[in-house]
Amino acid sequence: MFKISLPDGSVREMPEGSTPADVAAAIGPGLAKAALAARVNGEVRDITRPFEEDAELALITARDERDALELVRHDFAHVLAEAVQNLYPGTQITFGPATDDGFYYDFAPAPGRGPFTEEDLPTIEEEMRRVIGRDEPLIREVWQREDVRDFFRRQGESFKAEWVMELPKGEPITMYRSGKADHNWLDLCRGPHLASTGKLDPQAFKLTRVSGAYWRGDPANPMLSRIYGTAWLNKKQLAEHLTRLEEAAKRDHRKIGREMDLFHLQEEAHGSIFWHPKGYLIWRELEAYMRRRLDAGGYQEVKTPQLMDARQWEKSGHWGKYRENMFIVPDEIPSGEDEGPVLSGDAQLMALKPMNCPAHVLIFKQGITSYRDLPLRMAEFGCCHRNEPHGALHGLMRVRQFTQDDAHIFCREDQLVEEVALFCDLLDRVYHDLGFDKYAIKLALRPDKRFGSDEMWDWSEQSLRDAVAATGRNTAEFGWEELPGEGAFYAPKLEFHLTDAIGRTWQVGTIQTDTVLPERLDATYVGEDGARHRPVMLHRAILGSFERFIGILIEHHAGRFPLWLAPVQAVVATIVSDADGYAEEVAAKLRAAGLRADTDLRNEKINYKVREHSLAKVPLLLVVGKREAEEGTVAVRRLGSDDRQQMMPLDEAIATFAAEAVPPDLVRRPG
RNA sequence: GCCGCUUUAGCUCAGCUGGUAGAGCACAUCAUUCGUAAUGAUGGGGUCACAGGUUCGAGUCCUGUAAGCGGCACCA
Repeated sequence: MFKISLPDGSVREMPEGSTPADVAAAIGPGLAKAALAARVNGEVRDITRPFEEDAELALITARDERDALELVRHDFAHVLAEAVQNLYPGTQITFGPATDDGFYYDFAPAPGRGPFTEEDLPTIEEEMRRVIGRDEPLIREVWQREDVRDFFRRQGESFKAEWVMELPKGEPITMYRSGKADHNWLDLCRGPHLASTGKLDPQAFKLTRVSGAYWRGDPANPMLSRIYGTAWLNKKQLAEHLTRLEEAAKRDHRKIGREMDLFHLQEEAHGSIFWHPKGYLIWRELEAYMRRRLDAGGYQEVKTPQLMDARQWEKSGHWGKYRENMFIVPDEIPSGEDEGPVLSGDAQLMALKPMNCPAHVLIFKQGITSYRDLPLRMAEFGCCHRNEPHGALHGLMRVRQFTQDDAHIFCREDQLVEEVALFCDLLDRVYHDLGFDKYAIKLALRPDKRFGSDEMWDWSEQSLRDAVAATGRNTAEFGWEELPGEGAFYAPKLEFHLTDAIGRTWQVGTIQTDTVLPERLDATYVGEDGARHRPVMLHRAILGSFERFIGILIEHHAGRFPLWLAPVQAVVATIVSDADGYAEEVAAKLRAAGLRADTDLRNEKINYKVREHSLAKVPLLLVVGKREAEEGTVAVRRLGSDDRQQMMPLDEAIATFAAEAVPPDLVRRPG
């Protein structure tokens, strides 16, 4: 007999060979039906896996949503694999994990069949529902490694056969058998799984897309065909999720950018942005704001060359590692003859800067720097070019020309922790000003391929840890965690991840402790002792790039910018043409008060104008008709406000809006 | 760069098995002066991404190129 302790403190005696399912049945039929899996001594296990000793047991039901979703999604992946092999014999199975909203499974299509396409998905969904409908038991079996390999070899499953031989020693190798006597399907899987496929809700999943994916994530390996699905505990959750996806699609920055006439992209300059007047107004407001914050933070702004001799990039170490992503420009005047050679072949090579750091070091090296000058904070809104892999480009989020809010802080080792902590505070201020309440901080640690000694890395990583601790932000509230292997090749980095209005996260800010580049480019300062010393260089950005950050702002606000950032802050719309003169006067006064205001005097109904400016996401709509013109008032309609309108005397309206439109760093707080 | 899909008017899209291009919105003109999310009429607008090929005939079929989209990989 085993003693099984339950969460309520009670203990049940169960005979050997009994399972958590038996315990559930003993407690009651309702629980037996609801139980999906079991937590045995803290480990999630199959509900039908027998106890091996006395144990603490907690039964997992749909109420334990996190565990239940993970289990269910993993099962859906399993069902997907079985369905695909039923439909398309000869397809090899590989991997199929749960994801944040569902699951995927990677297949190697049968020879001659080619990858799966979206058109295959309905058929596969149907077959999955049949597998679920058959309510096939999922049975865990422990196998010998070689037996698994031989089994899969016989099936022609080379990927699984390869994989099983590399599983860590010491863990039991488990196979899951699904189906009944007449139909058997086996998969190598650590589990756990639900007791049977019938535990899944056949209406709670949807196959969403197909894609290619490299076997084990390595481009040197074959490309597999991946099928993605989203999966939930029930139909209602699935419907809610699909609605969330639609909402996210509505705030897509590319769509809103077109609708609000902010920017466009076109083939002739793919990966670079054409900013339209309204989009560039947002940029200018954001840049002006950042410049004020940096000025107040003791930064000095500089501007450095777009083109530099390739040899400079060799010295910095970027040429060797990133040349294929740099735009190379020959320093040569091409032949004026139409037939003449464009390049002589021995032209001096130059490169468009992919980053600003080496140029900042070159400024630092001009003259002699004393320890008294440190820390020296050098900022640049630096326009950089990187020839990104074409498949990576994405709207404003990943582009080939971008402007970083870059800065480099040259400091002494003993100043480093304080400088990093100051940066964290500045960044915190900026994110809150820009409407983000929540962000996470991660520490990316040394990668396998790197410059510099282990001692240097130990020290750099520890300084960043200490600095975050000094600001008290190394907590769960800030999602603090360390990411092994994620650092840059020359430095560990702190990453700052924003959470937007619909819960997505975006890595934007960063700060990196670099001792390699000052060494390579021989930057020095004169210390108190009169000797030359090596400064530490902090690379840091708060927004990352203006392009991407504005993309994030668009999606975060769904185009409804806070007043100070809105490209058009107010439109004065007339009801009758008799009010035209008054409308012009109102607009002129708004502009005189520093607001970006347009008039709409068109011969259209007010309904039409209200609709149009609402869709254009103009924050303030000032409606004027005969009445307002006579009384010197405006009828104010605020975007997204429930109150239809508010009558205000003109002077009061202007004073109110002018105060509301002040950027957050310029707001005068009372007292 | 890799896998799949897509590319028709400024935008969103329709165009069946090949027979020579359509809608709504937008734009222009006219009428309408109408108090809070679309007033009506008329009109202009397309080398069907680009380059080849098959065919009596190609938006439609085939090949290549480019860009876009969804992923993978990459992201100093």
